[in-house]
Amino acid sequence: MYTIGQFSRIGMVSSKTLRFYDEIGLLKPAEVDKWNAYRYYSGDQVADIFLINELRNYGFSLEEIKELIKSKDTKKLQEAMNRKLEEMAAEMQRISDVMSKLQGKIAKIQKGGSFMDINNYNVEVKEKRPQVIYGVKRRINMMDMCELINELCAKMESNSVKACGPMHAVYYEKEFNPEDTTVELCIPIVESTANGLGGVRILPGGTHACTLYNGPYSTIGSAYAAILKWINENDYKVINCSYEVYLVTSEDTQDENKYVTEICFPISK
Amino acid sequence: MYTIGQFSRIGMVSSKTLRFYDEIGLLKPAEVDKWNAYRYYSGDQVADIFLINELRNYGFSLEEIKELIKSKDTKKLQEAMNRKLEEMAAEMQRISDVMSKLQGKIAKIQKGGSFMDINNYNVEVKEKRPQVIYGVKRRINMMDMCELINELCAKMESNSVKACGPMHAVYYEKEFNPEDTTVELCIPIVESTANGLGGVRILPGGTHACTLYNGPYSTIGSAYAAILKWINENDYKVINCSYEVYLVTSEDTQDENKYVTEICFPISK
DNA sequence: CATTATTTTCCCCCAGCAGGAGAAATTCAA
DNA sequence: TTGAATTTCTCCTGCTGGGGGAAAATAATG
Repeated sequence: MYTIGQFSRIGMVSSKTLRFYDEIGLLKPAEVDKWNAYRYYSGDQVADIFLINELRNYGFSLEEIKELIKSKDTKKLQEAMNRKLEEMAAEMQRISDVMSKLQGKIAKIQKGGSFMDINNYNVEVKEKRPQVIYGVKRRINMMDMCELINELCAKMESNSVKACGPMHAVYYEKEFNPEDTTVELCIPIVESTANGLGGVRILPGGTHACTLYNGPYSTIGSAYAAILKWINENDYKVINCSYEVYLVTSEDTQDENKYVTEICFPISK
Repeated sequence: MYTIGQFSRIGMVSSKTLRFYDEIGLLKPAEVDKWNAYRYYSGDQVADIFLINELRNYGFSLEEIKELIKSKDTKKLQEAMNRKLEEMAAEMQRISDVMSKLQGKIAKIQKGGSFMDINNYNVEVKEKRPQVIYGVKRRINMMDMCELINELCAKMESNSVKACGPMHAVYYEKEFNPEDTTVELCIPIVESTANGLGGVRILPGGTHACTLYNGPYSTIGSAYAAILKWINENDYKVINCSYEVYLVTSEDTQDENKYVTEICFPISK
């Protein structure tokens, strides 16, 4: 039996941390004195605290560790470790992406560009005609957009639907949250192939405020800012969901900076 | 002037977040109605929120963004961006290190090893003789140990001190915290070169519980666990700071797994 | 005038602890 | 046995970047 102080020295963690682990049920002392509430840890628990430390070093959360310890299953442990490896690889990828974007920005600034330029978008009023579209509507994380694209393509293939225009994405959420938003990915189709198919509807026509955006999707926000500002300043109102039309995409170019996207807001005075 | 809802759609952030930014002083609305406390944002502030979003995408914390926006200094911004790049590179390195450790562990387990084995250390009682040591004592982050080593080497060189044994590290803290611990890095020296030198003292001799640990420093904790368990079970008491003796180090091998370290605890019954 | 939409404040929640207050208990030495 | 020092206890706040939800006030719309 060790007191909390002794055990904290053995386990190389602070006694604060041990109390916390007790509180969250990760590592309860083997015995708690009824009179003074002192915590006492058994010799067996040394292995536990070291397992906890090691898993923490590998990046597991306390919650995950709790599960792993509870199940005491070597196979699950191995699975979890492999999963953690994948997570870390993904994280590396993410950081690397951010780094390259940041590097791009630094280069751009050094070539004399200013940091932000939201005011040179050209907003146009367009009368759009209604379109028959075929699509899938989901609540997703924007990171998973690729999967949605693949899904739509697969469905088109299997139902032999023929596209007659570029892909659109309709955003249903007013407060846009990239990690959980309702989006309808769709494509204009030739009416003749639409017979009795699910997922077909009409994208309403009417007056739209539209602007073109050129660049990677990660910074498309500035175009939204510009167009919404314009709508506000010109006393229009948004009367329906906005959508994006993907004019130049990864299908057409390797360079994200060459992507072209049209943003459309259905409006009225 | 935009209401919080309009501005949140323009800025692609929730109104919650805008209230939060107001609260922490990152982005205060241009105007707050005196009667109903409604927040109103000006057109200029669209650029601000987009700058905030972009910097957040680049991994800056809100605190950092606050500083950058306050100073409005392009040079500082560029410096900060370069610094952030370095930070991200360091983070990538860290993750990569953890990944390789985890991979090593997975391989080890698959070769049939169990996950933890703290019980096969051989703890010995040794009578050690007092040693004259020359060292530097600091409160440091364990990550910066290399710098301390270099410092000691430099001092030895400039004072022409001659070592007569392997390096030691004495740990003064009871509650070991790898990010802030008081450590004395030292080396046994020949008495004759110690005349009038600072940083020289005697490392007391006496009874010690010692064990050898083989492997990288990151998992040395298990050896401490074993030795402390042994001390406890054999009714000894720790009577002074413990220290590590670096028998096989990076000077001798490229493979961390071949490092050998002796851990010594001064004890008495 | 009634209904709906928007905004306000207020409070609790997440991880993973750190730091400190104040009190009670234990241990050590004289 | 007494006093002092140490250990431990519980309870509270704080960090980051907000999310979730409730109740109440206000605005906009028909």
